[in-house]
Amino acid sequence: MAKDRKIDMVILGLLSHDNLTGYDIKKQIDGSIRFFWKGSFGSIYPALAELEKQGSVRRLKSNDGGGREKIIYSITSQGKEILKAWVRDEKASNDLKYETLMKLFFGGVESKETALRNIEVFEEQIKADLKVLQVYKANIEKALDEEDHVYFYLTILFGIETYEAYLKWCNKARKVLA
Amino acid sequence: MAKDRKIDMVILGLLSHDNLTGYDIKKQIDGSIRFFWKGSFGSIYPALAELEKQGSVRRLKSNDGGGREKIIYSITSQGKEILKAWVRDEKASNDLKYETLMKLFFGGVESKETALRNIEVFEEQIKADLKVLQVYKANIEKALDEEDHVYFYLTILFGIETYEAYLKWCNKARKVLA
DNA sequence: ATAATATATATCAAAATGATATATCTATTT
DNA sequence: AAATAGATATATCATTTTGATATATATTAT
Repeated sequence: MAKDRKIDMVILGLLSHDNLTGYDIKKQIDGSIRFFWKGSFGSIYPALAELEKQGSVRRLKSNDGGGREKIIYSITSQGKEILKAWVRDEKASNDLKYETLMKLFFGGVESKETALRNIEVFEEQIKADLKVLQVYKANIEKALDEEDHVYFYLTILFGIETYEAYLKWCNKARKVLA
Repeated sequence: MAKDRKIDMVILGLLSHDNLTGYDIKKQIDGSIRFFWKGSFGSIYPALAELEKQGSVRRLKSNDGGGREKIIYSITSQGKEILKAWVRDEKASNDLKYETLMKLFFGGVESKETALRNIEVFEEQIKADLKVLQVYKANIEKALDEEDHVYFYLTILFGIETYEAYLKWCNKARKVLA
């Protein structure tokens, strides 16, 4: 692998919008980008330390004295250059790991009812996520004049489009199994 | 994490259909299930060794003597039980890591042309994959009477449904950016 | 006042990736 | 017949990521 830490780009990307703590970064991943990416604390904090060491992010403020420990990071011009180079680079790995589908693929070892139940669980999750996405969409459509929002909007549209396809598939799958 | 190796289930699942070598397993992952899962040699071979040690798979035949080294594995009844228990278990993690989308999400740091180019690259890949899926679909529809094929068929339908949604999104995205 | 939850950083074993090394077998070209 | 290229086959390794856990403070609800 060697020097291809995707989490670095997530961090630099989010910091290009705002100054954030590691915790903030996690929250934003779980919020706005979770429909196409995810990341854990275990990768965020070590990555932040490395990015600081290499000069791509800067420690803006940290409560060393009293109060709660809290480190706010900002992106440096070097970090911004790295981010831009990555955006310009055409190659991109798009991987999905759908355990539901895998359970279904090997569904032959169990009953049809089990397969249907797995589809149902999947469907419920997607429906819940779709509702969240639709709220996001409605909110962002009020603020589409700002350029950065357009890109956010596109990823929301992606989420909605794919999740609706999943729901369509759930219905088809039920019919095929019946 | 501790004791939650997903690759084990991929291996047990594939072995529940056929006796296979590690290399065969990789080929099947890259072939039939790559639209919702992927796996590398680096996880397959160590997992096979562990599964054998715990008695979930059995070494069927290995050319220890002359000729090329080749180890064919088969699933044991214990392995089948583990596989069934996993299929019955409702919880499933469905994660996607779409670098294209991430590049688009942070597209604001670069030009609109870059964003459009990233969409184009994504679209080309999806179109190529969709063609493969359609061939799979046509072939399997001739053999849908066998029960196991139905589950394979469902995953193909999933692939087609989602990939068509991706293409629809590509068109929408272009319009939004224009 | 106290309990529960959210904020915040950090670390770790286990798992997975992607690359590389090694070697044999098969098909094609010269 | 020899050489070359590509497919088959196993194995290992550093790097990256996950998911869990530990620790501690701040905020909110009871």
